[in-house]
Order: sequence, then structure tokens, then C-alpha cells
Amino acid sequence: MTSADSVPPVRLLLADDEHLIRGALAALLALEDDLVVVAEAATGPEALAMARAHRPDVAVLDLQMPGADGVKVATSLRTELPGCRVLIVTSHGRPGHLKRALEAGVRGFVPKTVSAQRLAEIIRTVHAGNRYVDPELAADAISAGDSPLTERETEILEYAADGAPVAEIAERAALSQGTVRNYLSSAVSKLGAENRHAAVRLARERGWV
Amino acid sequence: MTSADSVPPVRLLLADDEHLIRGALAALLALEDDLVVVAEAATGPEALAMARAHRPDVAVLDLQMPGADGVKVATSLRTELPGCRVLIVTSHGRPGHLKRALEAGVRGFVPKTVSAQRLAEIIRTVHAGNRYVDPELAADAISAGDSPLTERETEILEYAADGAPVAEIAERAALSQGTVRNYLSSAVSKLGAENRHAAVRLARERGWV
DNA sequence: CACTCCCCATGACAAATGTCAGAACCGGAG
DNA sequence: CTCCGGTTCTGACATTTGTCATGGGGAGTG
Repeated sequence: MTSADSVPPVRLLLADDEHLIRGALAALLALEDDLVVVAEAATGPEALAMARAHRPDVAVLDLQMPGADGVKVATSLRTELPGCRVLIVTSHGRPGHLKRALEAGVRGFVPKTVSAQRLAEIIRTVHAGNRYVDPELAADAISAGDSPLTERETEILEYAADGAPVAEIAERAALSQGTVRNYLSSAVSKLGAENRHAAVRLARERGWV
Repeated sequence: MTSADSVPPVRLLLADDEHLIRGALAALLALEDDLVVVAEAATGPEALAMARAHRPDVAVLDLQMPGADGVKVATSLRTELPGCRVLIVTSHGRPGHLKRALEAGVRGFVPKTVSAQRLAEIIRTVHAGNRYVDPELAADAISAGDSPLTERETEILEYAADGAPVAEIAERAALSQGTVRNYLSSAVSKLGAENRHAAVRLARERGWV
């Protein structure tokens, strides 16, 4: 399967905030002789800087990183380095994240439960210009569907996410308290939750916040 | 540094639900010739079974795993295989977890941000019978201090964690609603939170739930 | 142009929640 | 033995939240 001679190797950027995983991953991928890791990063901004400097063929990004998450990095990369394919790797595959990622032009989306061999194959697939989405995550995303919440409802729910009282949410959103309660109420009923806190939890699980 | 001849290698059990990381870690640790990975597991119960079957010298456990978390596994291991040292590796180092881990007889506690070389050294340290706790996590744990909550307050706060209304908590805890509200109220005031949901968040951050 | 959907607001009511005082029981510390 | 703190309860009260009806304005569609 691996190329024997003149084909140039796929140049990779690896971004993950966990040094242990990043290093281990780099070591494993280096075993494949058609792949070469040309840069590593621990944060979103760092990944962006590294990408600019090294112009990799494929960027393998962790979804959760300090600074800017994988999807944000992918969005920036799309305009700055259109030739660079992006592959997102994640621990917690929330359905909504997949959708956001695909909208950001990400070419691949896989959970960290795959094996290294599998990942190497997927990197090749993505590099060849194809897409790859983990079937399990895809199924979850389809069954979860789109967020039924409007923009404002989502925004208010986000403000409510850390347990802030209505008064504080209203202030932060520059709305009246009544309006905030209306939005929360409709969000709660749309999600079929018992109260707004359960609603926050549900929306989080589905990746809608 | 690595042993040249007759010293038997340290036998390791690796447990992490993320195949990618577990495999990569195994590969990296295999590079050290005084370490050998004798078993791998993806869940808590599996880790326990593997430990019984292979009797490793050191168990390297992820904190969050399906089935039973690292601390629970460590507790069981302590009685079943007293000779087996336990090292916990984690992504999100919550102060309270460290304390619980140490109480469970864990010998080492490190974040996944360390490098593989460092991890190998720490494995040797732990195997030699010493303890190792990441200085950063230790500092956090000290500054966060002990939980000010009583057992019941903690229990009720846990029931409240997923946004359940008081009536439901009362039923699940077999208490009157008034009592539940009293416990919640005192927990909220002890934590200096605005309401119980913020209290839950705070307690979570500090690892007290 | 009517219709619909989202945005924003108000007011009023019902339900849930937070707070407080008081009181009984139990176990451990002094 | 007495005092203290944790557990459990009740009842009462103020506050917060959830729900609903109703209204106006703007954007987009048939």
C-alpha cells in the first residue's frame, strides 16, 4: 500500500493540546512512510501560525484546544490555505459539532476511538480530495437533526449555561427580563426539557450550544 | 539509563477508552526497553479483568472511562492486587479528583500534557515505590482545599446536577422536599453561589461532586 | 399585499425555588 | 453529662422562574 519510490509524502500538521497524545500520534504516523509530520501545535492560534509557516497538505486538528477550537482554525485555514485539507479528531463527538465542522469546510471528522492504522488511511483519503466522516457520528448527527432553536434562543441559552439568574442574562444580552424568560421558555419547550437547566444540558449533548 | 541486561522489565497495563491514544501510548512506551505493555483495556471493568489476568507491575489508567472511572478501578485494584501500583493519567485535572485518587491508594497522578519521556520516567518512579503528583495539579488541589459540603449536601447536589426539579430530587433521595431545599440552600451559601445550578458548576470545577 | 416567522416587549398569574425559624433525634467531643 | 454538629422534618414567606396572552415592527415568501 505504501508508495515505494518517487511519490512525495503527505505533509502533516498535528494540533492537540495534550502533549502526550500529540507526541505519540506523531510517532505512530511517522511509521507510515508516505506520511510526514512537518509541524505540531498545542493551541488554536499556534496551529494557525504553524500552518502558515509550513503549508502542510493535511491538518489534523483536535476539536477542543485552548485559544480557538478546531472548527475555528478550520474556518481560518479555508481562506488562508485553500489547498490544505482539514481533518478533525475528537474525544467527545457531539452531533452539532460535526455539522459546524462540515460547514467550515472540514474534509474529515473522526473520533479518537479509531486505531492509528485507520487514521493513516483516512488521512490518505482526505488528502486524495475525498471526505470521510465516522459512520457512527454521522448517524448520531442525522438522528439528532438540526437545532430547532433560533439564533437568539441559542444565545440566551448560552448565557444561561453557567447558572446565571435571569436578571444577569438580561443585562448581558441587553434585553428585558421578560423577553429573556420568553426565549428561555420557548427553548425549553422546543427541547422538551423540564426547565432551562435541563435544556442547557440537552443542547450541550447535541452540540447545539 | 535503560537497563542493559538481566533486570526484568516493568510490566504495564494500559487503560484508556480512546483507541488512538492507547495504541499510540503503547507504541511509545514500547520504545523504552525497560518497559513492556502486557495488557490494554478500553473500559473500567475490562481494566480490572485484564489486571487480574496479567498481574501487571504498574497500571496506567485514564481518569474518565466508560463503566468505572480510574479511581474506582484503583480502589478495587488496591485490595485485589496490592502489589500493583496505580498511575492515573487525565485530560482535565480537577482538584477534587486528585484527592479522591490519593485516598484510593493511587501512587501517581499526571495530566496528559506531559511528554512520553516524562511519563516513562514517572512510571519508573512509581514502580520504585515512590509517589509522583504533577506540581501544577497539586498546587490547584491545595488552593482549592477540601470540600466544605457535608455528605448529604454533596449527594443532593449530585442529584441536582442534571437540572432535575426539587420534587424529583426528593423522590430519588427519599427525603421531603423541604429538606432537599434546605440542603441545597446551605450548599449554595457555602459555595458562595447565586443559585444551585451555579453551585453545581462550582463544585464540578473543584472536583467536589 | 397578505402571510409567516423571528425579534422584542409588557403584564399577569401560577409554580418552583430560596431563605429562615424552629424542633426533634443521634453520635461524638469535651 | 452537656454541648455541638449533622440529619431530618415542618411551616411560612419572599423571590425567581415558567407560562401565556397580547402587541408592534421587520424581513422574506407566495
